[in-house]
Amino acid sequence: MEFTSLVNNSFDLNSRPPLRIYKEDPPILPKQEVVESHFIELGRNVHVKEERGALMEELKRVSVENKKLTELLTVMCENYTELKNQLLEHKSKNPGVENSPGSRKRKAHDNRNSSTSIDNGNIEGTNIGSSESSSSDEDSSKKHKEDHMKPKISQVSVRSEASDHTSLIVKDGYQWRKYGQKVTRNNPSPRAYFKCSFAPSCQVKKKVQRSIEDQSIIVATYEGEHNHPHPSKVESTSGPNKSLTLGSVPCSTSLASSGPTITLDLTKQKPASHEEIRNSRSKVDAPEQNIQQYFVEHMASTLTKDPNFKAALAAAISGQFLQRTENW
DNA sequence: CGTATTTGACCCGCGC
DNA sequence: GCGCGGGTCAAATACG
Repeated sequence: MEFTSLVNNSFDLNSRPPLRIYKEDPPILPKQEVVESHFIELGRNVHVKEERGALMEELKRVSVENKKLTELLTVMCENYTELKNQLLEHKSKNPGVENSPGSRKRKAHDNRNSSTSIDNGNIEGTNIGSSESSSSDEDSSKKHKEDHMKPKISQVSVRSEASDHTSLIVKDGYQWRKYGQKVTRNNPSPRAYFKCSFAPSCQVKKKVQRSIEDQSIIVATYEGEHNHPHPSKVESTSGPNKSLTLGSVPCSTSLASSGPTITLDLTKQKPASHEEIRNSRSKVDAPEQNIQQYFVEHMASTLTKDPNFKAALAAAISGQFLQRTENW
C-alpha cells in the first residue's frame, strides 16, 4: 500500500469551503443561520462587514496553514518512498541479516519460558516464543528454528523534550508495564524493560534506553507484534513535559551506530524543511508494515487530538454541506 | 485497597 | 567451571 493513499482524504484540503476555525469553542452555527440572524437588525450591517473581513483574513491564514501542511505531507510521502526504496535495497543486499548486533546472545524467550506458565507462547498471531521448540533437541534444528521464529524486532529512536532527561517513557499509544530496569555495561543510562499491559495474551516487549551518543534520544527496541488492536483511545499526555506524543511529526530517520532506527524529532515545533528531511540519513530496518502502521497511528492520533483540526474539519464539512444546500 | 513501579536477587547463555 | 552481563522475577514500596 502506498503511503500516499493513506492520506487520500475524501475531501480536498485545498478546496476553499467557508472555513472558520474558532479559537475558543464557540458554537458552530451553520453559515446561513448566522447570516440570517444578522439581517434581523439592519443596523448591524457594519458589524457584518467587519466580520466578513475578519473571516476573509482567517480564511487566508487557514489557507496558508493548509498549504504548509500539504507540503509537509508531500515531504513525508517522498521521504517514505525513499525509505522504502532504501529498505528494499538494503534487504536485497543483505538477505539474511535482520537484527541488531548481539543477537548471538540468548534470546529473552528461551527454555526458561517454556517452563513458566505465563510465558508459554501459545499465542495466535504472534511469532514470539521460540520456546515452542520442545519437540527438538538437536542443536542444528534448534538453530534453524530460531532463525525462523525470532520475534520481530524493531528499533525506534525518539528525541525527548529538552527539559526531560530522566524519564524513559515513550508514548506510542500502547500501554506498557515496567518490569525491570538495568544499567548496562556500555551505557551509563539505565535500560528499562516493559511488557505490553495486555500480557500474557500479548507478549510484546520493549526495551527503552537513552542513546549513549545523544542523551536526548530515547531508543526503544520492540520485540514482537501486538496481537490486539491499537487502543482506540490513545492516552494523551499524562503530564507536563512527560509527554512524548508523536505528533506534529517532523519525522526523519537516522542511522545510529547501533543500527538503523527511526527518529521522531519531537523537539521541533516547526516542520523540518524539505532539505533537512532529504539530507537526513535514512535507513530503516523496522518492518515496513510497522513503519506504515506507525505513521498512520500517529498521524491519526495527532490529528484527532488537535482541537484546531477538529474545528477545521467540522467547518470544512459544514461548509461543503452549506455549499450543496445553497445550490439546491 | 488495588494497581503500577522500583529494585535487589536470581537465572542463564556465552566467552575464556 | 567460573565470571560477566543481559534479562526476568517478585517483594517492597508508592500512588491514586
